[in-house]
Amino acid sequence: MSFQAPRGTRDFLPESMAVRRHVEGAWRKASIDFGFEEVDGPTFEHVELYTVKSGEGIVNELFSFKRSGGSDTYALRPEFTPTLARMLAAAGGSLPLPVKWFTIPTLFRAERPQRGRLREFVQWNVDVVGIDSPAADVETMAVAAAALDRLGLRPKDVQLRISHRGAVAGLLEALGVPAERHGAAFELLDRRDRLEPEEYRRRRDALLGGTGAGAEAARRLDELLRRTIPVAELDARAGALGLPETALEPLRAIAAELRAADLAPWASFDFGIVRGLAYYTGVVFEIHEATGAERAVAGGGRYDGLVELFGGPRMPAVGFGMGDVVLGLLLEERGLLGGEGGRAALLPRPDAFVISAGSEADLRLRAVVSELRRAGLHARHSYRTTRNVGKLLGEASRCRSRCAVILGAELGAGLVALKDLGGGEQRLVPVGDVVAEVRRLAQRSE
RNA sequence: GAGACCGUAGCUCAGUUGGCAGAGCACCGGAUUGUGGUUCCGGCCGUCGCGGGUUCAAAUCCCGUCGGUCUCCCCA
Repeated sequence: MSFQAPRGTRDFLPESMAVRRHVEGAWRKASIDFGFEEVDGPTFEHVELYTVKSGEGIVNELFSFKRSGGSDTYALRPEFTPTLARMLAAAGGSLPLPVKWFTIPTLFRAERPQRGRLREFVQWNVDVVGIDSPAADVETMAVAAAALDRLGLRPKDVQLRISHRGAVAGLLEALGVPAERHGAAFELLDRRDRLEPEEYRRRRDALLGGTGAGAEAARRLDELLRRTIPVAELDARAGALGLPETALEPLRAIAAELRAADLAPWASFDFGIVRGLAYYTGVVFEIHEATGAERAVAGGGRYDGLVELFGGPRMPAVGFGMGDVVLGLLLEERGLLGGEGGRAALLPRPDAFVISAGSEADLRLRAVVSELRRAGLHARHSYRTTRNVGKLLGEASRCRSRCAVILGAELGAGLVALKDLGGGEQRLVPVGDVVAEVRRLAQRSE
């Protein structure tokens, strides 16, 4: 009998677990620095929580189940937003606004795994609830950028691509597309890169057909979709691109906030960013590898109607999700996971590795290790039987211990050898000073 | 849900027209019974993913299945 892990899941051995904690640490640190508080909810919910927002079709993408003998159907959470909306709706008006929450849940989706997509993954969610302003929109983008920056990614590596439902609607109006065709237009914007050029042109012309200025409108639409607009160039290029004031106004407000947050180099406007506009109501954004090579690293936007949909008061809200899978691929590819030491460099480093060099020293080894641990230091020792100090020092340096404490013949005089494994210097210290000396060495090599 | 490629030691992989399952790395021991990443010597390491079929003989060919990778679909 042999067992394999279920399709699309991962085992986290120490090195991959260290990578995961490294990423989660950057997420958590950025969240807290920006004033967000951590929350969580159940790992499974009533399946209806997901069908309310996304329709019955979503059931095929869920891991759902009934308790044996029970009648309720549950589903492992495929996203956190419905849980968040449920929590906010349940709290009603009792929470002081704005609510600034973040969470790092494990999510489950019953999809066929492929590059950048698994069936179980970790996703960082950040939301600002209760404020409808470009400042709140940009604050969520800023916290995302801060986490990526902390992980070593720069604007040359990742780019925020921003669109706005209101702005795109204004643009479509200006092109002569009536409101009832905006849904089809959004789908076309979303799929433009995946359609054959001919198919794109056919659908575009059908969309713009009967507007009189069809050819001119098509040219302007293509021009707008062809390239992204850097934040700094929005005003300069607005005229040439034929952006109407209704589209420009919300983008200008976001651009001003991006500049204020020093995020202009990270961001550009891109009307091809559509996402699930079914419930997004304002700004929408994605974070992509700079050349667009991978699937989106993060995605989010404003969803002012969602809390109301789950039975709460109407609350403006903006937020995003960032998964660990695509981000992990990107960090790996850029050599940002532990640097030259590889992933092992992300593992916790022992402060001291205690070595016994004789049978009388064996009796003291556990006491010294215990004393170091009681003092809050990371102390290890070998489980091997060899007395070969060279081999034991090898073991100490392989686990990247900051120093080695060698217990030997000098114990008779109340002394132990303390070796700095970084520089190699070694000296005798009184056994009673070991904790203080190890702590001093460890702090110096931080 | 549909398709393509892949699965051999802990890891990376080789294995020719079907003919005794291999290498490097890693690991363990020794050289060196008290000083670390080098070197040398030695050792350990297999359900060739799993099941079935063809054959005197299958890691190799065929069928099925599980898993991985990638694409379509979808992407909250």
